[in-house]
Amino acid sequence: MIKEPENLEKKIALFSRAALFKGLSMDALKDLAKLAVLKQYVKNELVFQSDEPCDAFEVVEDGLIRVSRYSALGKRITYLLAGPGEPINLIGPFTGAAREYVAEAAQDTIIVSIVRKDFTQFAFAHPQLITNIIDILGHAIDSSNSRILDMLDKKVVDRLKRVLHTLLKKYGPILCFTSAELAELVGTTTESSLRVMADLRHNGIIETRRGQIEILKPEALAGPDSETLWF
Amino acid sequence: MIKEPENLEKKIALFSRAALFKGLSMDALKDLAKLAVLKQYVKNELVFQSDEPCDAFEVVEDGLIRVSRYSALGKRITYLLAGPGEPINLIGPFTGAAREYVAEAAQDTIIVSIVRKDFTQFAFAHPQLITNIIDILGHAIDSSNSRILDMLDKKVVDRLKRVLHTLLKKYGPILCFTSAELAELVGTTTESSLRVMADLRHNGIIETRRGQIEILKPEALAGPDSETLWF
DNA sequence: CGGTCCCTTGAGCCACTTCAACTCACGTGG
DNA sequence: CCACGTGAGTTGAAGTGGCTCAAGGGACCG
Repeated sequence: MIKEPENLEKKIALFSRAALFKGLSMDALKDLAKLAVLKQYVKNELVFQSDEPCDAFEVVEDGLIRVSRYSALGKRITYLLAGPGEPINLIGPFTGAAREYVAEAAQDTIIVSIVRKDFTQFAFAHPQLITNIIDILGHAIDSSNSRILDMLDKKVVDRLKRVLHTLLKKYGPILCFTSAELAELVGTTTESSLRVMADLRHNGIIETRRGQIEILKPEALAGPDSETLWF
Repeated sequence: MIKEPENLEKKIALFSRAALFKGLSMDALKDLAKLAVLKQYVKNELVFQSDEPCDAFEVVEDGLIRVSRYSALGKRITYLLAGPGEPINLIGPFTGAAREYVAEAAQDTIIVSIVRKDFTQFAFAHPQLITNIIDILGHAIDSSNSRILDMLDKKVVDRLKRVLHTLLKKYGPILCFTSAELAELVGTTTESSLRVMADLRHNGIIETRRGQIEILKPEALAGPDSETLWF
């Protein structure tokens, strides 16, 4: 990780576009931006590690960060994919405690970082931000609970369709993910996800290239309950 | 549901014991208690319903509330069991939005209720409370994500042991739950949980009576990673 | 004394995981 | 430039955990 040259305007622009900061005044965002530092990560670089205490709040400026967790047997699930404007650690800054998650760059990525105490102090002074944070945490909880329900009574095909549908909404019809990465979002094995992908391809719903998926028939992905997940 | 006669002392006592309010001054708790109302629910009565907007913050005073969610196929998972001092809706008061959860009384229960706006106003004035709330939401997220991981690479036996272990820590060795209720915590069918319970019984780890489970060998429940869930 | 809820057990099935083997694409370093 | 290694994709075959369906017994309640 290396530090980027400072650029206040860039940070303010980012904050004003981010859903997390919706409802805050420009003045407030400017104050916050002054506290922020830019950091650069290359693909696959670790942003933070499991069991590492939290000392900064981080928002993606550009790129993509994957936040995931490992099981005892070494399996991994991804529970958050944060793109520009999205925070990768909302809990840590408040508790300061270490957590079980690993964050790594899915692409070359630039991150905006604010020292923990600075961020919480700012947050406590802006109730709207607190509300936004709690709202986002609510979505995270709902999404995880949805995934549990899905694992109870949906087949892998349907779960994968739901994941693709969610990714489509967020990133458009061309997705740069490997089947292994998808499997971690679906909660299955690489082989299974590969097999299902082959089915979808034969049905003309998607096309695949190495490390890339193109969705041809978005309408075939939305199930009866077209609720999307939240990554 | 009927309203209970008011009792300020009772409410203050409850708040001062609750983990949620840890770190707040007695004066603050007294102010908050003045805003609170007691409500009584009989077993199986609904406290709130799915898709119902949130207009009050609620803490269990006495009894037990089960918060759960239904799948499209009518299956149910329980994701929270709230006993005395525990809140049943931390998100709703801040967003006001309707959510997908159902809360019902697992026993006859008394609840302390505070009008939404009163509660959020109080919360914004007390950073420590905000921190506590976010901390609890973090545990909820971690717990849900643990359950997802467990469903990937643990057998029903192990998941059920973990659930029993968690319940043991929270409620002691005598648990008043049916196997169907257990199944909803484990994420499996009633039949499977019943079968596993039979195994544990044959191994002398538990004893069962109608609607009641007694844990005889707690040490047999803690797996290699004795991490408990969070209900 | 009928109804309802809880418990129990059996048998069958099937979606997934697991293990394994092989191809293809890509980049790197000799 | 070729050789090699690694990571992605592909496919087959085998095994199985636990879900489903089914059927019955026992406890508690009105």
